[in-house]
Amino acid sequence: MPELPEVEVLVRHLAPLLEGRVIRRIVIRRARVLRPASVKQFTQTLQGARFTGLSRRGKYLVFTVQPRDGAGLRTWLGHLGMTGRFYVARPGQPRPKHAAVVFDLGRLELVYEDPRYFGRLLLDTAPLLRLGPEPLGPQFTVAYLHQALRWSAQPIKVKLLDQSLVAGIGNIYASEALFRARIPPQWAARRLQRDQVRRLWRAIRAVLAEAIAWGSTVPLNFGSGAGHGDLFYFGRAPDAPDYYAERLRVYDRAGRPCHRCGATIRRTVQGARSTYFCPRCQAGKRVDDVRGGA
DNA sequence: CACCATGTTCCTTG
DNA sequence: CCAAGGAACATGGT
Repeated sequence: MPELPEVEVLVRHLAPLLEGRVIRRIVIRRARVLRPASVKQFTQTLQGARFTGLSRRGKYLVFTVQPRDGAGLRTWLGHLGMTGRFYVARPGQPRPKHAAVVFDLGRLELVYEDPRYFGRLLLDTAPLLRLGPEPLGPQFTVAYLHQALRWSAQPIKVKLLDQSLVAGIGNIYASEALFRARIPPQWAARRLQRDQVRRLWRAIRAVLAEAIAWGSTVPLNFGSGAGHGDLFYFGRAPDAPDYYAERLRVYDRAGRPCHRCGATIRRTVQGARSTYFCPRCQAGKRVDDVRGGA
């Protein structure tokens, strides 16, 4: 479930549940998700430690703990890869087949599950240094984006996936943002005019903010029997009206009509990944902008 | 069986 | 040296 909005919603959900809890024991069923891949080091560092904070940076979960043996706070990271999930469950509950790591918190347990094992738990926080600004934060401005795209010949869609440019956009929201901004995904980044950069900037923020708002309506108690996380990308809010059954406007909609103009949505491959777009809305023609004709 | 999948890293090619 | 493209990672869904 992992792009910026999903991680953000997850962090908000987990933070109050973990705050203050002590890791009594760690059960590692798949050491391959650890970095360094040392069960011993991971266990020694975190066993007995107390959760003091959880936040997000890009697609990373940023955990802070107070180790048992004095010393200062320790920060470590979680990354969900393609299929990773964290959730809190009651001990003794049947565990999913691909539970990779389980943190015993006493009356609760924190489960990290990941069928493909692409996700990682990292004791090293260096990856954060390579991230660009938060798209919803103050550093991400129109001027910054314009400057960052200005010299690049890469397709704009590919550029949006570059985590050192801006952190947290993934394959789904890259397509969604470009559709919303009505920009052709195959355009070289440097071809965008300033008003198009502004539209894209706005679209990125709107798409991510809306996804966070939507995700906040979904129950995340995966482990406790009821809810399932598969609601997240393709489902709909419990109270959503029928005409808005689908939340994503273009992603995974190849061959179906554009919600805006009715043209057939197309799928292409860029950088070995699928891109979805409307050939009519995203033809790169002039578009009325708020300031366009003034 | 074939193809596709929310991500990142590593290797090859040009 | 750099950029671009592809494979690999591992499993499941359609």
